[in-house]
Parts: sequence; structure tokens; C-alpha cells
Amino acid sequence: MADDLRKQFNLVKKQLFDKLYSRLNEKQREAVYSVNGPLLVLAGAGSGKTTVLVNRIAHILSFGNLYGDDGAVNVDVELLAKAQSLLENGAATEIRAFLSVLAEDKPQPYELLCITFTNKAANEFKARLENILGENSKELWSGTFHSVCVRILRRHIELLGYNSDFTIYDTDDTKRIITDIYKELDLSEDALAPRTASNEISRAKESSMLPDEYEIYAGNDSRLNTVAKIYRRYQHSLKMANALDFDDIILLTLKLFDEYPEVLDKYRNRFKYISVDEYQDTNLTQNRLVLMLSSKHCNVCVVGDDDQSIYSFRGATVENILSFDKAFRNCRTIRLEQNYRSTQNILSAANAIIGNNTLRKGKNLWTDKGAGERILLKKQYTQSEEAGYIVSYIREQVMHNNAKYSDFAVLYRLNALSNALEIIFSKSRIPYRVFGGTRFYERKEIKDILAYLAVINNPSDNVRIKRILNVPKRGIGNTTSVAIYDLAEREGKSVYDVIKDAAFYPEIQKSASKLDGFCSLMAELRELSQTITPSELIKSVIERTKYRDMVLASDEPERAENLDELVSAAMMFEENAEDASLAAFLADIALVTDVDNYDTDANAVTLMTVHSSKGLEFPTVFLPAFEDGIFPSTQAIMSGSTAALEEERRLAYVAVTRAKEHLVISHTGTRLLYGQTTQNPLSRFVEEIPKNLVTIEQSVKTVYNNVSEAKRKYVSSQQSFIKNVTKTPAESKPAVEQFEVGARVDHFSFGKGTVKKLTPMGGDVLYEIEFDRADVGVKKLMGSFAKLRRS
DNA sequence: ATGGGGCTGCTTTTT
DNA sequence: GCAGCCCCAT
Repeated sequence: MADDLRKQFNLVKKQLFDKLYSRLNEKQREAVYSVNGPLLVLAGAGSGKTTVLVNRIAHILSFGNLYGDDGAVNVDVELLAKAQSLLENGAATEIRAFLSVLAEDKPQPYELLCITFTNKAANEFKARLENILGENSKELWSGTFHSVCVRILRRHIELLGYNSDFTIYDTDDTKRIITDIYKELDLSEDALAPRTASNEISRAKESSMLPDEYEIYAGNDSRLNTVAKIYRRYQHSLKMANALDFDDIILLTLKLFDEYPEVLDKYRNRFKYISVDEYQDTNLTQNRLVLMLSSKHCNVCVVGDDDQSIYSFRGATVENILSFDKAFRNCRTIRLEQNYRSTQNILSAANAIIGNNTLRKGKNLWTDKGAGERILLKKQYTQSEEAGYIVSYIREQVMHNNAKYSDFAVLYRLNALSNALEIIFSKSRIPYRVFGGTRFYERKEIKDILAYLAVINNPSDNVRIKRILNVPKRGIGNTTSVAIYDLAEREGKSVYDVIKDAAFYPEIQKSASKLDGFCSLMAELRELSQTITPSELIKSVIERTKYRDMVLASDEPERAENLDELVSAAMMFEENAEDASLAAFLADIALVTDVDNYDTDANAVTLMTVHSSKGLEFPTVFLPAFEDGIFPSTQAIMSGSTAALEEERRLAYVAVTRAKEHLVISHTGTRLLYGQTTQNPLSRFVEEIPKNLVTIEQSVKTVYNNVSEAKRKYVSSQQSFIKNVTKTPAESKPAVEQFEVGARVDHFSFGKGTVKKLTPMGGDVLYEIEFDRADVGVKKLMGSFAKLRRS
């Protein structure tokens, strides 16, 4: 009898929940209800992923385990009656209140961890939760992998021999260190590009390889051994400076957990529920971190879309999402395929494009919105025409169709493409905002002031001291600077300590008075920093170092405005942050990105890269420069690697799925990029869109350029990545056939051979070819001169 | 030590 | 096309 009652009640209870979440579809609800155990949500573009995540977290906090059959209470007739009446005619708030009271074992907000891809996503997340749950949801831990790890490291990093005032180095700092190491070890940049070395180190760190292990991995390979040497030095420099790079933030957190199980226990006990968004963009160490943190309660929900994995170049691996169900055998998988964003035509185009990828789980987006408009494919003669078309299209829609500027976005493959667009946009008086390019925190004057703050916060920060030692000019030149760094290395001291005792070292005695001046300035500021807020400190730094005077006297005095903007940024930070210390401010800005400042309210057209647009949506999207050689990029085409091309295709998929109603793809006859005029054929990805979804328009001028389908196909396959050196099409070089790695070729005098390697050079390609004839062997040949034929 | 002039090289994408 | 680098002259 009691059993019966319970069964009945459970049924009504579930119906109540369904009513509460009636705005969600069945799959979405299923995800919300799957509270316990590992959960993988494969969420297609625009499938309401964020809604699901937010609702799921809110659900966990409000109702804990209540949805499950064993999740409640003493059931009596009265309770059942109440539930039934609510089901009949209860308001959402009543149902919510009723269920909430029944729930036992509700977790506290601080027992939940939500990892998002950007800080902005994290903040939105919190805001939406607060809307549903009110103030106390603030305690929830949400942030990016990096911000969460920094928070953990701040508390425990002393166990690993670092000071908790550590500095976070960005790619620019990293580059400076690597450059210094090249000089120190007398390495040639031609043999191994610094950026390659730096990338290689980053990859090593992303797979938890420390210098010792990397050395073993390098084996006899001389190139890798050089990297190993650089890596070791690099890590040493960071340690000496009490600094962490982006990879270290994750890596050291893992190390902390590995070496101090009691610290790991603290956190894995604490986080009863973990969710991770954009899982397709996690790397190996991040994946390990998730597995470690969830190893106690195993309530881990990861959300992602393998088709939107676009960060493998920085170590993200789709493998994490593809093998999540192997890491957790009892994992439940839910697919969200209904799209709420785009029209069917746009989705069909996206599906058709992504369908050409082989390495995917497979998904098919659909909508009940109807076909909508066709995709517009526009060919222009020049890029200014292309930009002009976009501008006039927007103006037309705003003037006559009641559109807002913020309904439009222009998404491009390369930041370099934004220039031509910006020129036209700024002439047109259409409000627009550009994301990316030189970002606010990467401006020289901002980085200089931040360097002062970093050194105030962490005097061992050798890299940042170098940046400001003679900025503004105070008579400390290169010779002195080099001597100081040599001394610091020799004495095993920090650069700051050497400067402090300048009079003591004969090598730098001459400059001792100037160095003393620098030191007392820094000491004074450091003293100040104990008593005033970051924004006030910034003002003091700007004035006392005479930095503002320097900027005002320069040929770009308007840069002083940026200094004021930095002060405002700090004030904003102070208003919102729980911990408004200098260290916290520095950590915060080290981890923000441009997209974090993306303001959805501003009524302006958005210009950004496709990468930055992930997660956003716009009624109308323009995709200029959809050309082979740009999208997909030259390097992806030339590498001949399927994986690289498939990543480009995923990127195209992301681009197309940003559009809600109108999609305008365009390409041009000639394009000026990096100071060179290029002629690129239409992107191969456009060829993958079924013709019945597309309307093709050409500007009048380009009609003469129209060629037969067959010829265009030929050009597209043969000439795709040639950058023409000359300005006019008439003078351009004839197409030279290109070969991929592994291709069999025939040379008029060397005979047959196999392409082993290719390197882009100027508008040409350098091939390394292993010829069959033993007396010829391996030869390096330039593509345009070698007269190679496919054999 | 500083400032200017000419050069090269570099162009995915970013936490 | 341009920024940042190096080298040279002051």
C-alpha cells in the first residue's frame, strides 16, 4: 500500500518536473535530470546547450537528487493530493517551492564546480543562475580552467616552492625568454624557429612532460634535443622569476595534486558536482584534471561538440570527448540535435559541409523553423567592393527593414582581413566593433604599466623588470642591462637584488646611481601598494614614473587615453571582485580575452575572427574571403594532412552555424593580403554546399572573369595557394602544379621520386624529394623552377 | 646611451 | 603593409 502510494507519487513528481521544464525538449530535460554519475552531452551548434547547463546546475542546487525514484521523503495521501493539485493548476513558482522543500541532501553552491571556456561565459553563467536562485549561488565556483587553477594555486603553490605572488606570463613574455635563451646558447633562428621551439615546449607541457622526460623523449633527434635544452633553460627562467606560463597553471595544479594527495582530497571531496563546457577544446592535462577532481563523487558532466573542435593547434584534443565514455564506463550519453538558432537552409549547408569530415561522432542538426532564405554567394572583383557590399547591405536593412546594427556580424578567418573591412566601415559611419587584432592588454603602454605592477607585486619578475628598467628612459642602457642579467645568473640572485646592490658590483658600478634611483622608485611604489587599491596604484605608477609625460611627449599622445582606460578597468575590477588585491587584479587581467569584453547590448556591427565567434549568434552573418588559401588556410592545404583540413572544415562549420536567418558568403577576384596581391579560387567548402541552397550573384565587373565550371575546378585544385607576386591578373605567374607529401613526381633530369617534405616560401614551395636513382638521392627543389610532373 | 634609418620577416587561430 | 629588430652614427 505504502509502496503503491510512493509509486504514484513518484509519477506525479516527474510530471511536475516536466511541467517545470516545459520549455525544454525531451533530450534537454533528460540532461537536466541526469544528476548523478558521469554524463556526456553532445550538443550541436545552437541546440540550447547553455540553457541545459544552467538549468541543470540550478536543478541540482534546488532539488538535489529528488528526481530519482528513491529521492524523497515520507509520502502520504495528503502530499500526493497536494502534488496532484499543483500538477493541475500550479504556477511554476509554487511547483518549484513545493519540490524544493521535499528535496533532501541539496548540495551547497560552493560544492559545485563549473568550468567554461571563457571568463565571459563563466560570468553569464553566474548571472543566469543568480536570476533563478538568488544571491547564494554566488558561492559557486565557476571559471575557466586557468582561473580555477590559479585560485587553487594561490592557496597552495608554496608547497611546490613558488611564492604565492607569482606572475602569469603571456605569450609575449614567453617569446622574450626564448629569444634570450637563443642568445645565451648561441642558437640559430634559422635552424629552429623560436616559435616552433615555444610551441613544442607548450605541447610537451600539455602532455605533462617535464624537461627530464622531454629529454628522454627527444632521444637522438638533434632538433628535439635542442628543444630539450631550451625547455630546461626556459623552465629555469620561469622558476627564478617566480612566474608561471599558461601551461604551468594547469601543469602545476596537477603536480600539486600528484604530490600532495591531501590537497587533492580536499578539493575532490569538496566538489560534489562538476561540469565542463566546450569539452572538445580541452587538452590532455585539462582532461586529467577533470578526471582527478571527479574521482571521488564521479558526478561529472561534460558538454561539447566534436564538430566544433577548433583549437587543436594549441593542444586541444577531440580524443578527450570521444573517449570520455571509456574513462567512465557507466557514462550516459545524450545528444542534442534540435537546433533553435538557424533556418533549415543554413543547417543543411552546415550539415553538408561537416559531413565531409571522417573523424567525428556524427550528428545531424534539424529545426522546425522552416527552410528560410537561400544562402547568398557573392563574387566581387576587389576586397573593397566586398566590404562596400557588406556595408550597403547593412545600411539597406537598417534603413528599410528595421534591423539593428547589432544584428550583423562579419566573421573572417584571419585578423589580417579586418583591415580592408575597417577602412570601409569607418568611412560609412556605420557603428562597428572589431575584436582581436591588438588587444587592449597587449598594447605597449598597457603592458609597460602592468609590468610595473607585476614587479611591485613580485620583485623577482626578471622578465618584466627588463621591460621597464629603462622605460621611460632613465639612462640605463643595453650594456648595463646585459651586465645585470649576467650577474644575476652568476650569483643565482634575482635581477632586482643585483640592482639593489649595484654599487657592490664593479661591472655596473658606473650606473649605480641611476639603478639606485630605479630601486627607490620601485620601493616607494611597493610601499604605497600596501595601503592603496590597484586603481590608485596605477595612477601613482603613471605619474611617479613620468610615464604619462613620456606618452604625451611622444608622437602618439592619444595613447594616454589608454592609460586612463586601464585605471577604469581596475576600478571596475575593484567593484566586482571579492578579492581586490593587486595580486588578484594581475591574475585576473592575465587571463581575460577580448571576447570577455564582448558587450551584447551595444548597437554596433561585430567584426571578429571565426574562432572568437564560437558560442555567439547573429541574425545576419557575412563570411568574406571564403577562398582556398584563406579558408581553408594555405598551410592547412599544403600540409596535406587530413586532420588539418578537417579542422578548417570544422571552423567553416562553426562560421556557418553562427547565422540565424541570413548568411552571405563572399569571395573576390583579387585580394591584397600582407602587401601582396593574391588570386584565390572559391573555397572548396562552398563547393560542398548543395547548389539548391545557394543563390549566386556576381558584381558586373566580375562577369568577364567568369569561367566554366570545369576550368574553375582545375584552377581550384592546381593553383589554390599560389600567392602572386605581381599586381594584375594579366602579369601573374601561370599555374604550377602543386604536390603533396608522398606524391610521386617525375623530374626531367633526376627521374622519378617521392615528395618527402614541403615548405612554403614566398609565393613558392620548396620540395624535398627523394629520387629513386641512388646517384641522385634527396634533392631540394623550388616548385616553380623544378618543372615537376606527377607520375 | 640614444635615436634614426633601413632592413627583414611575418602573418592562423588564443587560454 | 607594417611592426619590430638590428645596426650604425651621433
